[in-house]
Amino acid sequence: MKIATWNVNSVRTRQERLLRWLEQHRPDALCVQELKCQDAEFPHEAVARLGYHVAVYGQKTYNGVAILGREPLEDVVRGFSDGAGEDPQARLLAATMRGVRLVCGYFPNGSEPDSDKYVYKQAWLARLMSVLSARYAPNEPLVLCGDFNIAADARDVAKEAAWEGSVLYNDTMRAAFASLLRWGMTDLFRVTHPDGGLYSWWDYRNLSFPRNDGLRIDYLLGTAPVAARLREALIDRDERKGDKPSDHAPVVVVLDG
DNA sequence: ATGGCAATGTTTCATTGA
Repeated sequence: MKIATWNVNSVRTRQERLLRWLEQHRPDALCVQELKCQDAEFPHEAVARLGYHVAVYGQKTYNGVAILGREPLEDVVRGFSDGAGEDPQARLLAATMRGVRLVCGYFPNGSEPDSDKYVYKQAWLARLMSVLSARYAPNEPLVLCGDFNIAADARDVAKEAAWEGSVLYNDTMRAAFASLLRWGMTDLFRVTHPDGGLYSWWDYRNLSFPRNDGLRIDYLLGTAPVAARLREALIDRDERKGDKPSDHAPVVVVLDG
């Protein structure tokens, strides 16, 4: 079973790349972030023609997430759905396929350390943690994936000194990421690639991609039943090349069975 | 040390992203 995550940075701008990528890689499930469109504007027909079912939680201009699956998506849940009032930003979507609970997240960026957006990011992370622990158990097959907007450790940052203390890479964010692992999940890509220097995002500016000046901020975390099935993981950095790429590359895991 | 790029709508700039 092949599961992937990709922040496409506008699904309408990236439609042709998305379709080509699906055809070439044929994932069983793909979690997509930053649709930047409402549900009705998602390219439903084109994706269906490739044989994918889709669950969409869209939003105009910003955010928006989707899950594409080669089999029907069951028990779709949009947002936190925790009874505390819905997040006005469409960042979280969950569905089950082939017995695996897929949780697709576009975690907040946070802007600047002293900003309201960073306060929102911290609250969002806390709410995610409580929803995870209240609704799921670490012995169930679950994948939490997406654009985390957190670099987990020094291996995930090309220029560590430049990023230390930023909203993407600081003690608080590293602790939040670690708490997800401590609850009972494994960073699947890291299992098969223990060395640093492999990134999932490169700034459009300053020749960051050819210089490999990047960050690894896109992850697939799996509970133990998922991690036990891990066969391989990769970041498709070729997708970052060429005309009009997303600034994020797709991340892929392959599970036995 | 600074800004660099890209997408969107409020469009000929401002906002946001990371």
